[in-house]
Amino acid sequence: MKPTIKDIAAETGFSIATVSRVLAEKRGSYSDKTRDRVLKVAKELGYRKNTLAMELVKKKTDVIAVIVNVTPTNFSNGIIDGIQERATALGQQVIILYAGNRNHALQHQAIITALERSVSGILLMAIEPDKDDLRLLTEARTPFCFVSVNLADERIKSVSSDNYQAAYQATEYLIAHGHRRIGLVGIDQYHTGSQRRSGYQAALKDNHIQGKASWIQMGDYSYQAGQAAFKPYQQMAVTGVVAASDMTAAGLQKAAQINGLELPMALSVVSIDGTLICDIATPALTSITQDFTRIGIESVNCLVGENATQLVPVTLTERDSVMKYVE
Amino acid sequence: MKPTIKDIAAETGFSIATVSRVLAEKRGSYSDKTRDRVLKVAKELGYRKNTLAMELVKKKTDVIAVIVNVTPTNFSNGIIDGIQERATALGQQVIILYAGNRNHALQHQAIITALERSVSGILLMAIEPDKDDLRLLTEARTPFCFVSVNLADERIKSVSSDNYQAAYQATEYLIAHGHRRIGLVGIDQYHTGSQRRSGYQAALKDNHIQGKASWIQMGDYSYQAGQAAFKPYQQMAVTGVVAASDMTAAGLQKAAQINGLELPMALSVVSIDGTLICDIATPALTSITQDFTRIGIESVNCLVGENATQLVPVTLTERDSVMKYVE
DNA sequence: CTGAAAGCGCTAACAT
DNA sequence: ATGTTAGCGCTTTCAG
Repeated sequence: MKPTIKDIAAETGFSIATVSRVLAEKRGSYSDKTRDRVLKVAKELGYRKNTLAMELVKKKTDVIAVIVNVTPTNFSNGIIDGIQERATALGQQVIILYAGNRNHALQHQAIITALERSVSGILLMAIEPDKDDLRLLTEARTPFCFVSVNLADERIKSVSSDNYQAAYQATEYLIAHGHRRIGLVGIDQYHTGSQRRSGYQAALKDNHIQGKASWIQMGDYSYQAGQAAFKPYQQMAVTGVVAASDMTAAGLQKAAQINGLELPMALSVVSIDGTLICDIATPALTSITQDFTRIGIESVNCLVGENATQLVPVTLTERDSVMKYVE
Repeated sequence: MKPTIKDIAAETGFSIATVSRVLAEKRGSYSDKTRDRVLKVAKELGYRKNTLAMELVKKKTDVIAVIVNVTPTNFSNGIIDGIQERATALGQQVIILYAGNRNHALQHQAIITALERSVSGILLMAIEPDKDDLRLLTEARTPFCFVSVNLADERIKSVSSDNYQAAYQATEYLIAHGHRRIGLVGIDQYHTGSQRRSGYQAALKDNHIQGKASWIQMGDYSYQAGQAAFKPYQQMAVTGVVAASDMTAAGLQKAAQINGLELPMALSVVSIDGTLICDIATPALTSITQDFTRIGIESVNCLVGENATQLVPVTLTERDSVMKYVE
């Protein structure tokens, strides 16, 4: 059996209360001699605190649960790094619960799991909640914050990049390079996708370009979504494309090249993300770069009640995937 | 205050024991009528079970902790998928603890965290343990298994690809394509790296090629490690390279292209991993492909005592990054 | 500075 | 089928 404070108490002759105090470092409530003796015996016995028991009596935990929707793209690592960094600084542990990809049952279950573990806060990453999820979250008294998804509801906390701006800037960049037939590929039907669509459409409109519905190719931010869009784009003679993710951009470029196009001459691409994939792809992808670490950090801030930036700005990173278009 | 079984007991008039029984679905120990009443009140009150309390009294949890070393490459997602899949089938939850990259303090702390939470098992992914880690793990009575690292110690459980074979096959493939000056880039000094080095060296030896120490460029499996190796390789006129990861391979190819080389004519590359990066890179990377999902599944099996495959076989996937070499 | 005692929310004998 | 009771390992008054 694992040793408990009782064993230490028996061994040292102190009461369990005293042992508890030194182990919890309640300073000023025990003498140095007592402390040394307790610590020594604890070490000898190979004592490990039972966090479960502690959390039960304290009725609080120092753990933040991150529930992540596993999108078929690769942006999440940076965010998790940021979360980890800030959480550690605040003395919180981080546990990550994977919820599959757009899997309602798993997603709901993950929220319940987090709630039943009495975590101190819940971060929902790339998650689109349904009514039940939202009810569950609001009824519990656990703080929560959506990450990388902006639900466009003032009452619900979220931290994400400015999706509208991201798409707007990407589209404008292509327009500034002479493109007039501009696609948007890989976005989904949810909040993030819709916001990017709005930004894209606004940029077209502000520049007096009459967009076509077919220029928007829906998808799931994946490499495959990019590949699949190439043929349609070729048929409609699109010259520049805003891709919803680096993965999607890479897929589109690859399909174009396999079909004999010379890039970026025959097709310009701007991706949204700015991960290492941009450097790996050929030509290197010009991107709207998200500040993932910052998003992670701010989301933890949001959770602990500090006022956090809810819309993290994006920046443009020029690489080699866009070429000036001349008729 | 959150409602507890006490509240349900008070409301229904039953004892807490009965409430506990129906909530825990101890079938046969309560009537249908009782169950309906209890469940109804539980729902009305918005009752959520306190997992902490349950785990404390049961002295066991149904959670597997995955401690992951964040390597600067991208192989881990597939493994986690496999772990998740198998764990869910076994009724276990999965929590993931990030331990930074080769950060001894964080790594040790993560093990302690897992132990103090009384998890049912610990999976250590891409982790190189030191003496203290190993002592901690063996002294606790918690099952553990190393994943994607083979410690070459019969007494310590691990599941990984056959690193020796992976490097051997990659090297032989290049030799079969006429290469004689073959590099190995991106490996580290730890077990995985050493095992791959052995396989590489054995393949050279078996084919009567006298290797040079400088053909081996150490690294950390990163994109940057690949980039950094290009110049040295160019100077020593290496014609084929085995890369320790897809990321490293991509970095090497990119550096070569930036320096004006035509690939794969001027340099052939085989990578070890076989992730989507292989398709994104240009030319698409021929790879020794690891079965990540299988590794994840087997590692969970290993934990729960089923006899698991400890060395998961790799396969060769031909793409476009290797060209026949002729003098 | 230390100890005794009362729980945290739940489960598991042991009764009935 | 249900209730009573005794904890799980820890923290925290309240006394002294």
